[in-house]
Amino acid sequence: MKITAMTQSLVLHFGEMGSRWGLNRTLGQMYAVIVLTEAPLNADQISEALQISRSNVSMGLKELKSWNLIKLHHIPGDRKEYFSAPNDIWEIARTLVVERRKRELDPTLSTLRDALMEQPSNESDEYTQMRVKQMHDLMEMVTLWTNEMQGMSSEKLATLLKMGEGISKILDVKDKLLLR
Amino acid sequence: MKITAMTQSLVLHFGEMGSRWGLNRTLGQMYAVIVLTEAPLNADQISEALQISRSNVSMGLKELKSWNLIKLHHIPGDRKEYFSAPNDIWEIARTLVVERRKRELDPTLSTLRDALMEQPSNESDEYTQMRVKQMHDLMEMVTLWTNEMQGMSSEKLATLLKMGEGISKILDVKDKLLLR
DNA sequence: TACAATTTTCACAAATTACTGAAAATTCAG
DNA sequence: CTGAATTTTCAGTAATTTGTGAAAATTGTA
Repeated sequence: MKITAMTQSLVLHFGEMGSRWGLNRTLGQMYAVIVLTEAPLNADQISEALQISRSNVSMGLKELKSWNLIKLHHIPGDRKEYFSAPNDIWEIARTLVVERRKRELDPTLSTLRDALMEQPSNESDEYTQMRVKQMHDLMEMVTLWTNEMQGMSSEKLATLLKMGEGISKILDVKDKLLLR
Repeated sequence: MKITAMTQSLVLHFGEMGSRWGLNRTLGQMYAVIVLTEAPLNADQISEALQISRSNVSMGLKELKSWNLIKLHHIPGDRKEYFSAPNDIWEIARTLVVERRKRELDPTLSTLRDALMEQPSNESDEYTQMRVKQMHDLMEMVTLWTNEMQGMSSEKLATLLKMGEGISKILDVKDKLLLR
């Protein structure tokens, strides 16, 4: 499959960003071409579009599956598997947030909890535990939020995010509001 | 400088997580030991605590500086430079959010804007631009939020984050509220 | 069930990234 | 201004990560 110049340049950019996003170059490129193309693509098309080996595509797809980022399609009379991204960009964003949290926060949260269970053996450890507690509490709050986010509809999420500076004002009158 | 067993295990964990956080192992370890130790540390102490070369510490400190994650101290009568992390964990979080945004979102936002300026040459490009627009708008909203976050005090941020599921309820009555 | 189409795995190679020691540059007390 | 202390740079090497082709495994149809 050949891709347009516009898609090509976007794919290259997402490849460069891929590594900053906890993926890698190829994964970034693969997801870009899948997201930016209307029709679902099969592995050979991706391989050709990005000029990477078929086996690399297979490994990439495996990883994208583990991120829950792609949907699987079958075309009648064709044995190949076809892949697409969700149409709703908010769904993609929600998935990214929760999957990153799983990989970036959850393991640390567990380690921090373990450290809090230990008996501090001296005052240095006491300071350390105080810091650990701060980090733990913060990360737990972030986890709560990402969970909250999972349950929100795309519309609601968009509304919330659009509020921007409004959120600050809302907070100022929160107490009054919650008395209702 | 020797570190306690508790700090040691936390340092190792943060080293492993470092790469997932867009840093690398050494940077994760370095920041962990700085955050978890009460007194500011000099480069030699970090080098000894983590068993890494002095030059590696120098490069790591340079990068932590570029992330605005460390504060510089001088001790009277000592020519060495000493480094510490902010006492306020929320300040660290705010900094991490804005610096990650700079690295992970800003360049993409600019690329997406460029793609939107181009004239679509066929209907495939039209679909692509539609997707680009969705991504662009979402990322712009996230940027707005991170900016908002920068201006918020730690107390306010903590209040907001603690709301958890409350945020959803607030949204339901937002319109009434904003009429004030 | 048999077999061709398709996907996945994996050992090795290629590419990238991180680390070190030595040398250069900078800093600052006297 | 000098020189010792300290920090930074950088070329080379080590370690890690990523990509490939060939072979194995799986799938689905006839």
